[in-house]
Amino acid sequence: MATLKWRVKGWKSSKFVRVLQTNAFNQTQQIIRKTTTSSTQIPSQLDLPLHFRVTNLNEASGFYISLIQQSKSAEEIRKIQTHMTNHSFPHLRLGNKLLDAYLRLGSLGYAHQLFDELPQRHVVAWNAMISCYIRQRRSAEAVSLYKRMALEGVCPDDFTLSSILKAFSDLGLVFDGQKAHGKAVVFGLEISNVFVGSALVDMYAKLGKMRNAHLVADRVVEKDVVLFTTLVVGYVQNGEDGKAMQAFYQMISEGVKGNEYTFTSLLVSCGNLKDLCLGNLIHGFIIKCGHEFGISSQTSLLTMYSKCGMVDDSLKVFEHVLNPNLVSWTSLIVGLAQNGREEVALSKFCQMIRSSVIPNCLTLSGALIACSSLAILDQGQQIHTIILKLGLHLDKFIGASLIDFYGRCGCVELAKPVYDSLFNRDLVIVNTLMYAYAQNGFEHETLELFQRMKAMGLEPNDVTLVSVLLACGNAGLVDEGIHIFDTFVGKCNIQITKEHYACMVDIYGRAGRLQEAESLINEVGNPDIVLWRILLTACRLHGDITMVGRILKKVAELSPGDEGSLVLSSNIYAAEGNWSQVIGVKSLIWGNGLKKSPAMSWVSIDGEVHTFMAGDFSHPRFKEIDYIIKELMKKVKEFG
DNA sequence: CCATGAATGC
Repeated sequence: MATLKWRVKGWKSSKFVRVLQTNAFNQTQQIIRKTTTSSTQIPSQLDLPLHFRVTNLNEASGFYISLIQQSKSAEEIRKIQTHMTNHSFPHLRLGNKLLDAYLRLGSLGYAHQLFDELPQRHVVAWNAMISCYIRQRRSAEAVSLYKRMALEGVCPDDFTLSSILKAFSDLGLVFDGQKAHGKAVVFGLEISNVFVGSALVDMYAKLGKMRNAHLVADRVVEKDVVLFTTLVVGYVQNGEDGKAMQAFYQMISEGVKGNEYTFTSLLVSCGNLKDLCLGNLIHGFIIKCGHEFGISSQTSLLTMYSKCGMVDDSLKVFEHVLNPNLVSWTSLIVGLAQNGREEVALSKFCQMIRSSVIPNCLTLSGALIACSSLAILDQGQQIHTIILKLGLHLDKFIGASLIDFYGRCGCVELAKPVYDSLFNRDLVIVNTLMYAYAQNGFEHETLELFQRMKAMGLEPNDVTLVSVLLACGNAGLVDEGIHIFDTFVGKCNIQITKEHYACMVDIYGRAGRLQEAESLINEVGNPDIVLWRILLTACRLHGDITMVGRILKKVAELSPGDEGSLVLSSNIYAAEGNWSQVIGVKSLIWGNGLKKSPAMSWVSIDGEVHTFMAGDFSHPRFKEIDYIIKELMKKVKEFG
């Protein structure tokens, strides 16, 4: 026995109702007296005729519908369904309603059972099933239903099309999408129905066909916010931020007002373009339209400000967020970590934990980035513990962040187990470990991993190349480095950056092949100043002063009075005893009013930070430290 | 009776 609470609007206990009972073959009327209404004991086989006197089909349908709508569980719906079936109640509309109720309560099993039992599956029933699968991102099942529907001779309508298109873009089924588009055109829905129009725009955008998306959008007769926003989002996600702004402009010039969705997408563009001016403009629009206290607007605003390098403005926006959620905390923490405000990022991370917001993969990788930059092992390990507790250690972003973090802290032995624990080692994961090896002087391991990449079915990219060249430089493998570099330069999918040139200059330079290093820099269009500094370092290493003057001239063209190069040059001249040149360079330094900014290093021991500066002897244990350093230097010299 | 768009990362 189960209790089903009924509270049906407008029904009184004394009222008599007629339910017209029909089945597929004959229609008979039964007059049933209704005895109770407000709360009724229902046998497991719900037996409505005991309680009802039915006179009118519409009223009975309405009663069933009310029952269905008020049901809180699939079991209740099931009883109503059983009752309807027992009394051969007409199914067409109510069947759809039942189906919809099952789907909303997440009971796909019952829904499917009912769907298969329906004597005639109306297009609405198909739509309800398809849209449910779409909502659950089960695109393949949605598509197979759509195809089955065609086989059963049911024609898709505007609802069907507006749902199913998402599945096509999700699965990359361009051809099916185009066929559906064809149907939309034939039915005239492409231009007359904004739902279909928006869905088409969305599909083409997700398939990367922005030209088609924009063409469809232009054809829709009554354009609304959603249509335009879909278009804007499409441009943003395809990296065409300028076009996104143009679409927005088209939108406001057609008199359509933006909403929070529109502004959040536009702000992503401003961030990508690093266009603070545009960002401020959108900020103005947001205030004007009254969305400034919407949490998504605020989050997007603070992200935009961090991407434009204005972290203080991000912090200001964050202060106005009433109840920061996971996303707003995460955006703030990541923004701070990426803008050199690692300490603040970590303190915000702690605040977030204290306000009992549970971090996710993004938050944790942001916090790890902060720990990486600061190279603080213990705090990062605490975060590692949180990651393990939350069971997020297999996430590839987290994995990469952890490997990178341990690499930067100099603990390759801790990075390797993280790598080993990951199942899917994609290019990024392998690159991260390779870089961890390369920067810690594990040349052999770096190159071995590079060799193994091909067997893993991974195509090396520009990041891989940096690690490989770094390793070759450290291992003194000059010819090997040059060979690998040359084979990569030919490949079209690899962008050679200043980082690679820096590695190559270093490789040549360390090997004493200074001429080749110099001509390589000269080959680079618009060379970075760092390249010349690396060459200067190589000149110092080999005690070669012949090209120092030439280099200084080049540097002066690029960046007059670059203190780093000048200081390096004067050191080279000094080491070779060429004092007149030393004075020449020093006078340049003094003449430009340059001052070498003090170099500082620091180390954190038991939570206390010890800082050291050149010429600073104030540390309480300076003598011990100085002695140990001298001993270490002796040993280093012994080993060459 | 059934359908539209978003903010955070290696």
